[in-house]
Amino acid sequence: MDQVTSAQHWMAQQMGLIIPHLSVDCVVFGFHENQLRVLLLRFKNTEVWALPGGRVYREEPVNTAAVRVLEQRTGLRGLYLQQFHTFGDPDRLHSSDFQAILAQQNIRIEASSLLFDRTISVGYYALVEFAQVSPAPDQLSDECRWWDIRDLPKLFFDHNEIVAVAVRTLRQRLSYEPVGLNLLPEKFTMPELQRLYETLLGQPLDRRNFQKRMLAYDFLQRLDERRTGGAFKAPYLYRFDRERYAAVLQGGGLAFG
Amino acid sequence: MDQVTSAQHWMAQQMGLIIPHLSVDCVVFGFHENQLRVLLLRFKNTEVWALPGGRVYREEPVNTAAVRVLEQRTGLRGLYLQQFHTFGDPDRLHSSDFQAILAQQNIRIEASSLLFDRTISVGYYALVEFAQVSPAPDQLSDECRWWDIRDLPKLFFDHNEIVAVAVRTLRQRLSYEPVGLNLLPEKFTMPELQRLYETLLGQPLDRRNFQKRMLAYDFLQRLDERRTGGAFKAPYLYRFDRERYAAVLQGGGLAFG
DNA sequence: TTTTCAATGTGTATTTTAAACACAATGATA
DNA sequence: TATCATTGTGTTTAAAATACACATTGAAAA
Repeated sequence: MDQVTSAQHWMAQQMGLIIPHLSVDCVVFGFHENQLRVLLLRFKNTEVWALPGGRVYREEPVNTAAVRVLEQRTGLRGLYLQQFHTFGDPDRLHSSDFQAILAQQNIRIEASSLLFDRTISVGYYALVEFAQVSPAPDQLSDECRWWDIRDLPKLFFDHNEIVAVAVRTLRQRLSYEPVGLNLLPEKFTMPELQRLYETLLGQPLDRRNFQKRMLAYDFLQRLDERRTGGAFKAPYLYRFDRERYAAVLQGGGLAFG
Repeated sequence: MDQVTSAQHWMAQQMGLIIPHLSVDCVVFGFHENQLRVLLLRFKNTEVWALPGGRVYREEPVNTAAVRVLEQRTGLRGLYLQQFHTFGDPDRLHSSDFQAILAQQNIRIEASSLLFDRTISVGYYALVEFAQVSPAPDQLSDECRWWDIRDLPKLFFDHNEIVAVAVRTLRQRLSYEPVGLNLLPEKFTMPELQRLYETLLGQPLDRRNFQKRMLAYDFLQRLDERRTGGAFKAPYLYRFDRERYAAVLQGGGLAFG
């Protein structure tokens, strides 16, 4: 089976299995070297970058589709994943862009006419531990890697807007939920946590007040261990105590920011 | 054309015009007699109540579909309307419920097989001025009226959950945006505003502190008029100054709650 | 070995914000 | 005209956020 027929066959098979006009797109956030990053895919034989996304199977919950896409792209299960917005404008797909890509995939336009149709996309964002992820391209892409959020290229279709909305949502949530902790490894230092918050909020924070407030929430557990090896004084390691966090939520309010 | 053929014809025509497997559902909030209310429809010849909703046309933005549905149901344009969540579980539609309804509509099951298919619904909530709304049933319903949020019947499919998520979202937003003002008439008194907040937050608030804080936000304009006619001392009328609100947002933060 | 130094760990004073609280004024009703 | 439930306003107190300073650490340099 040559490449063209193979691609056609794959796509034709997909058509019957999926819900038409619907897709999921995932904004995968990671934190590395004090910068917020997102995972992007580069389409085969092109310089076009896009969010990891995919179709929803006929009998599959939309959330599950997002989980599936993410597992394929990151190798991770059980990610922190949140639906944040659905993008439903008819002009969000520009078929000229799309045709260029499909041509490179050696896929016949007629065979994929349904893919040209208008698509409504449910947007999810995931928070992952950077070091745990093994970026893996899919059938349609050559490359999968992290991009600094401040330096994204022009993305496929409206994916720049999707990222922007995801970032805005993440910042808002940060004000009343410790979402940021999902971006750090299990053990982390207070300065690391602070730098994450500073990056997300886009402003410097007072070291002493930050620590005071974080500890006041009473869901961080200080370990006896310290982060050794780094230059200068070794900071303590902390762990996010999810059980205690649940207890704090039960017992009333919680306010970050 | 008898009723059966007419309904079949209408539905067949709809099939070609709409995007399959996709719908919008609207939670229309109103405030009356110190209670939060939602607009519900009762299906023809049944006691089944449901949210106003509808299909999305092939070339229509999803947001526009929601606006269109709302205009038909409330007679209002330019409503405060927010997308809040997309409901995409395959088992959210129970075809047994659905069949009972369709039978009452005298619609042949075969003719509407696509309608039985799994449907992903984009949820919107609208905030409207109660007195301005003229509830109007659609082709499939006999009745359209307000229901107290605390006393809803068992609704169609997963509409109870949709309402619950909408209420939760509304309460959260109230903490950092004066959404509540969209539920009041143009001119309102401070006690009226306070009762709205108390209802939405589900707790009593101190009258003097409430007024102090609201006025501190600096987007309420006190008029010389007073609400006369009521028993006892006549309270001042206020107006929400949207221009000043925009200015306040520009100039930095804003925190309700 | 000792010194250096950039970063961490901790505490207190100050300001700002939210919460608690009390009395005078009003205007329809009795 | 007396009543009274409600409105209008200010002050006092507590809590939370902010500003700020010095001792400690541990690798690296001298």
